[in-house]
Amino acid sequence: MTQRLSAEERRQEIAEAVLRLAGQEGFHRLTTALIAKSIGVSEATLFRHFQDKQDIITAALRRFEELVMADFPPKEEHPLEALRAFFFQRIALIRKHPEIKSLAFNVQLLQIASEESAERISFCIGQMFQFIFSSLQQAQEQRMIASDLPLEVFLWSFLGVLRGYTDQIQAAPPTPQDEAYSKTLWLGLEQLLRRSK
Amino acid sequence: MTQRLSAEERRQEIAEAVLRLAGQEGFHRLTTALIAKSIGVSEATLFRHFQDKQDIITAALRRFEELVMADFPPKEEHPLEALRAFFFQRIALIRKHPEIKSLAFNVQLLQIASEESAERISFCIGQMFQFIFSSLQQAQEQRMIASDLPLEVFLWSFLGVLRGYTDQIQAAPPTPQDEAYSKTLWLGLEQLLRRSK
Amino acid sequence: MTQRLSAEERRQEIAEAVLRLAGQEGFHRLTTALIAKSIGVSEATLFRHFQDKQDIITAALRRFEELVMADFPPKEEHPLEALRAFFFQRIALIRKHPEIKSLAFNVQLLQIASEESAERISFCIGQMFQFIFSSLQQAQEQRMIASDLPLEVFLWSFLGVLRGYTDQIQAAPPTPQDEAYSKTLWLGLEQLLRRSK
Amino acid sequence: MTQRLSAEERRQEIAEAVLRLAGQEGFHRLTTALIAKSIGVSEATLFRHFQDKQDIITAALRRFEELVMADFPPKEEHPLEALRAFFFQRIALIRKHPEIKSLAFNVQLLQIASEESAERISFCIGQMFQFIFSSLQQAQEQRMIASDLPLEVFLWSFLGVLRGYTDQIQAAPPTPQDEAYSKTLWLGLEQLLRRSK
DNA sequence: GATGAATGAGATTTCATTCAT
DNA sequence: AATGAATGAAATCTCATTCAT
Repeated sequence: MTQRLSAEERRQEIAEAVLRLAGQEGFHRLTTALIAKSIGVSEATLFRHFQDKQDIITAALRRFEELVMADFPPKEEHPLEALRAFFFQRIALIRKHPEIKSLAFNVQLLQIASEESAERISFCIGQMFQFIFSSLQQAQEQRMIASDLPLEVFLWSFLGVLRGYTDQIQAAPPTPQDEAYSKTLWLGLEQLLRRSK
Repeated sequence: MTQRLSAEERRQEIAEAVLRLAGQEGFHRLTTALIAKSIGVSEATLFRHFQDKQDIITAALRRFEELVMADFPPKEEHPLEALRAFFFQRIALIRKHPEIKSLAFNVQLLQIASEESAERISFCIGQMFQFIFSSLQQAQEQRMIASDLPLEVFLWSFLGVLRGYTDQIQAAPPTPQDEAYSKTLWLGLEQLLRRSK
Repeated sequence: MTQRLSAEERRQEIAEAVLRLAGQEGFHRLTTALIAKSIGVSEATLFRHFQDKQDIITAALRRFEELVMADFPPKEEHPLEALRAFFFQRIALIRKHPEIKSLAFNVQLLQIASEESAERISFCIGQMFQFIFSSLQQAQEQRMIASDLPLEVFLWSFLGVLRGYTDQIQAAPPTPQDEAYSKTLWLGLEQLLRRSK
Repeated sequence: MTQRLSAEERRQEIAEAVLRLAGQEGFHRLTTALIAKSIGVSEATLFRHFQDKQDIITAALRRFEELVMADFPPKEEHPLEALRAFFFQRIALIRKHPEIKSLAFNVQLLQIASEESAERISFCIGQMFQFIFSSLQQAQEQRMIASDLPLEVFLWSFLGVLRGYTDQIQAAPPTPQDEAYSKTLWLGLEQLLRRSK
């Protein structure tokens, strides 16, 4: 028989398993059988801790939210510094939790979530957009980046680079080369933005 | 009873329905019952035209491939012109086929596809990356964009902007404002790249 | 398109196909799709010539009856001669129509037949038993075989040898060895019966 | 709700139900719905205990094998004694398990079995033939039965009588008359064989 | 006479969920 | 707290049969 855990520990374990499996296996294979098996408990156990599958997904999304919103928004005053901080925070997050990599920007996740849950996530994503958008706006106002180009170009470039890089992060712990590369990348991105002026 | 179509027409219709539904409803709701209902035929009809559900998905992905690879790669010599052409081609494609919007960059789709099918799609995506990458490389060599910044920064910025914009394209036909906006966006992106020099 | 046949020819063709397939493939694979394919017509064609699948089976069983009851019962007066004739008739029949080999004694066939059809076949089998039984009875009365042994022993021995041999007849045309062997077999069986006295 | 059984008991119950139904109803009616209904469980329960229908059939055939190979081959030294033992064992088996009567010699069963399963059964049947054949061979060598007649005549007579009799065994428990008759039958068969000398 | 397209009914299988222990 | 057994509902797939051409 499986080790007995406190209810709270078990809930956590299940939520994390879901996060991991959703990333690894995709949603159509995200069955209660698979979830249970992946942490070595019976399916019935899942339903002792959660009302139904929706409820499990919701818990997983809460966990996702927690991870994604930790230390958000960055404290830095200087807008490009704040973006820089966010950039590296995100990379660090994905390095620590590569399981959420493919979820991080994924709208599909919301399709299997409850309405309420989807709204919460949408709100988080909105917050993130808002933060990036207003940081870039300030940068424009403070003449750090071009003000004759549409803000969306900056917004989507920033997100594109962040996403492009995090998409290729591997499960393995980062090598010094990885660290160096991510720094170079940021510098490149920053230059791109700054030189637009 | 339903209108009778030739086998080929029916296959097409089914494949397109799948493409549409996969975008609209998400994969977990992509049941044979839903597919059949959406085009007003019986489930049995689906299996008259395809071996099994996998086979239906495969046909849908072929159609996707067709759409995505039409007129690819662009003929333009000048690298930034080629990228420009690609940019507008993609926007036009999504405007005409908004149903594939959420698939266009979506890896999830591949999780429900057959191995072979997934490989074909991966190959297409690879082609697209290759095209963008080498266009940007030429632009760098020809001193149109900075050569002291990592190419990935350009690559992901380009993709980020393209994706950011197409993600918000609506099903409705484009207004003159939409047209104007997409042009402005390209000009903005082009400036961003060019000024980096 | 397939060659057009007269209704009667087509009915024959279908009935024979069913007989062949039932032997080769077994009943659970005896689908209308397979029947149609095996003679190169569409399934719809089957239903132009027969009311339903039952009806097709019935026709096949009529054909079976025809084959099995041809020249039955043998004309010979002498009971062992009559049995001998029957023995070789059956072997010749299976050599000519190996497709009915596995049906010849098979009760399973009746489970998929209509009640009426099953009764007709049962009647034929009854006739055959009757013939063998009364031939042996006469042989007993005429002191050709032992009269202190139960007739069933003779009956089942006769049937056992006939069945054992026909079961191993191959589709290929008989070699001279085959012919010789079947004669030896009959002589053996006849001796077995006669010496019991 | 149904009585709860251990997995092993349920598997047994299902396998036996299949054996029973295959005999009673024929294979084309052997649906999972019928199997489930016959033991008063849901269809889903079948698939909790077996991978798929094939797997259920396989289990039934294992059970069949077990029954048929119990106490086989008989220990008796004397070849006709061994055959006698086998003869009565088989009759006792069919009396106890009349459900396997129509399977006992039935090749059709193999057509719905998995390849591996079919091979196992073929092997068992081969063993049985081998046993009967070599017993008769010894009997011939020891001059208990004629050595100028082909062995197959003896083999098939023996099998014919055994089969003929078991085919007509009813589900009801044997009456004293039944017992007496089967003894008479064996004596008759033994005489038939012995007097051939 | 023949067929390609279509389907209702049913067979097999999966999955989230309940229940007794 | 945990689980093994069980299941209803739904998903996938098959098959005999109909219909328009």
